[in-house]
Amino acid sequence: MRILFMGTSEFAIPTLQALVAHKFEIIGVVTQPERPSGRGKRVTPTPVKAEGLRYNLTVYQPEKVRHARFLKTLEQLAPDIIVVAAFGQLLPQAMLDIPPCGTVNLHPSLLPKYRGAAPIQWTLINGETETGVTVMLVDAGEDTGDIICQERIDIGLKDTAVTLTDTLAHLGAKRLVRILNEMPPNRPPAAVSQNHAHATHAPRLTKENGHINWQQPATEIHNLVRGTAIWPGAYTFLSQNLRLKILQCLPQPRTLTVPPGTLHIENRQTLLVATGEGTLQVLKIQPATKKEMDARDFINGYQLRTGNRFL
RNA sequence: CGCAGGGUAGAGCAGUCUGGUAGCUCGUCGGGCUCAUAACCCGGAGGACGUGGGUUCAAAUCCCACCCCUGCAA
Repeated sequence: MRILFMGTSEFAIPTLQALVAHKFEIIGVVTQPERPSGRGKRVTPTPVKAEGLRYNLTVYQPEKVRHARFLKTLEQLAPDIIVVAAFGQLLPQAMLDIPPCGTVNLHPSLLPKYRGAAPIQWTLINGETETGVTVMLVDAGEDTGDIICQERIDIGLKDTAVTLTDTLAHLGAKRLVRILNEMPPNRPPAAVSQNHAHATHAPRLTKENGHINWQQPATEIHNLVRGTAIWPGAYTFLSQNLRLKILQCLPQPRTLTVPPGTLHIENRQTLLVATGEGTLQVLKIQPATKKEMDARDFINGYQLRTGNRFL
């Protein structure tokens, strides 16, 4: 079976690796073109491109997959099936019509919930206690296609976007391999349509999504820290120009009778912040232009005292 | 050639503008106090101030080059 793989980010890697490990015939890898990025405007390969080249696979990087030129390339490649994971562009119907066995996508949520670009992040931000992966047939909509199978898992209090992405990527890779192994010949696998009435949307995060509002309950701020861990990070300000990312924290049940955002320091090493409801203990923090550090180092180096405030 | 901050003791930072004995909060080691401590008191060890060159009587500090780290932006 001739498989064309499409993916871009880290999330797609375990699936690509699994396909290689199970000796599927991968006729090519499609990933987004790399663009000048990072400090100094450097150009870095997408994770999928780097991995694809490592396996000596042919890598395609069309500017837009819907452009006629790429569709033509695709026809010549004549894949039996297209496997998609975190690719980053919507696929046009003209493209979906090409592979006889269809186009399957791995999505890190329990569809129809959390359709869109940032399902894992929003799942955490909203404080969900369970999530999962969905393997589905791609249609022209955004994550609206028929569901082939799903697998749910519990979300732990220590889970962040980083750990969940890793867990779901591996879980999904296994599922996908099983589906490919059980494929009927020359037609798409069986699937059932989504209950569109229950759909929710998880749009790409913006930088502003990471801005901490200390009026919120400690648990919600904690969820924000977990959900924005990959990007943009949950941030606040110590002064007008000192921006800080809260990297790790823990909600505490006790209540401080001071305005939200006020710091309470115990024994020069425990950093508590008053919130709208409950208290947030900050464990790891990163001041702008500095490396990640423990709360204790932050307190010592920045000479913090009870009564200082996060803005 | 995107914008910016940084590299000083094991950690986090000040000192650099205005050159003149290496500092702060911790940690660590030793001692003391206490029923007790992540508490408190006393004392000690621990630094080629990122690297190389230059200016100077004198450089962490001023000048030049390079290496490394990070935030923003994408």
